[in-house]
Amino acid sequence: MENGTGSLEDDRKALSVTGIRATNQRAIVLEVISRGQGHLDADEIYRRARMNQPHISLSTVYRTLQAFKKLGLIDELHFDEAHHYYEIKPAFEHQHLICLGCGKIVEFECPLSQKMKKDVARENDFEVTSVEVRMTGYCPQCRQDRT
Amino acid sequence: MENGTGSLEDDRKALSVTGIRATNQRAIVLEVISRGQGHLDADEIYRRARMNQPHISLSTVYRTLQAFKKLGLIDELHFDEAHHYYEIKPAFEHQHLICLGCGKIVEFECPLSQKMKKDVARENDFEVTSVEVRMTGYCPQCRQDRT
DNA sequence: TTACAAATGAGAAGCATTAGCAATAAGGAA
DNA sequence: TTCCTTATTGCTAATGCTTCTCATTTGTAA
Ligand SMILES: [Mn+2]
Ligand SMILES: [Mn+2]
Ligand SMILES: [Zn+2]
Ligand SMILES: [Zn+2]
Repeated sequence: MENGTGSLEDDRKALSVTGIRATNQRAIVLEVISRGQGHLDADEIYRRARMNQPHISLSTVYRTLQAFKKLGLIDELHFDEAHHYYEIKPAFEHQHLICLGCGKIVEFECPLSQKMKKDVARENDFEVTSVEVRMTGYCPQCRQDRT
Repeated sequence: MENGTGSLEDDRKALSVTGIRATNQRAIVLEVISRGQGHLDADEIYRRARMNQPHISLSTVYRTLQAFKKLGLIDELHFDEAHHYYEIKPAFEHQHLICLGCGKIVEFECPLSQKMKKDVARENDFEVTSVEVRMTGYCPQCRQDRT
């Protein structure tokens, strides 16, 4: 009946475990973020969620994003200063490289960041909770088009 | 006559060199950012600028910030997602460590970031134009208060 | 099935930033 | 110095993302 992809049911279960109520809206938002190759903003998530659930409201999307963030299900990224982007909390830590020409985002692993983290923590007597490395530049194609 | 601190005159000269018109508003904004220990947002710059020039408008502050950024006189930073912060383009490259408890910002140098930059550029065939490292955590005092 | 708190939808509100436009002032030419 | 041209300003309204409000609906544990 309800478009049984099965995956949505998995999402509901994942939500139940966390202790918050497993609503359709939340299951769909989680599904959209999981499928989408990461790096979706609130409005894009809203647009995709409406395909499954035309009446979902943008407010709910925002609220859900906040809830997921607090639960640690997703990460919030700030590539530009106008939007937030969201991705499923990744299994392996990674950083982002953004093309200023076309907006393409490349993920890369960064083993050095762990060393940096330790160094900085020690030198400043801080407890460091997160390290974010953001690089910008131009991808091969955009570099060519520029000249 | 006009509150001759001398420094403002220096600012005007610095502006003339760049080719844009050296207005009082621009000189004062540059002065405020130079004096302020970096990391001021638009509204704080506006508040401080008004001490010297009560009629300066917030729009002008924003426009000036954009102009300075384009000229490379200042850097724009995104510590939290709600504001931009500005600092004079620093002589030595540095990164930022932000206390989630009290908001304190510590600057640190990061020689490793240059190596990271080269590695990432090579591996992804990108021309990398900027590397930003942002760490968050808790300073000694806030760590204590937390428990 | 019932009861109650949690979550939703719709719209208004908030807030940093930008745009539009008439008035002003900077800087080069005369 | 004075004049002209045009960049820049101040004011206000608009924009765009995000959060808030509140009446209504829904999930969940008895
Ligand atoms: Mn990613
Ligand atoms: Mn700094
Ligand atoms: Zn590109
Ligand atoms: Zn602190």
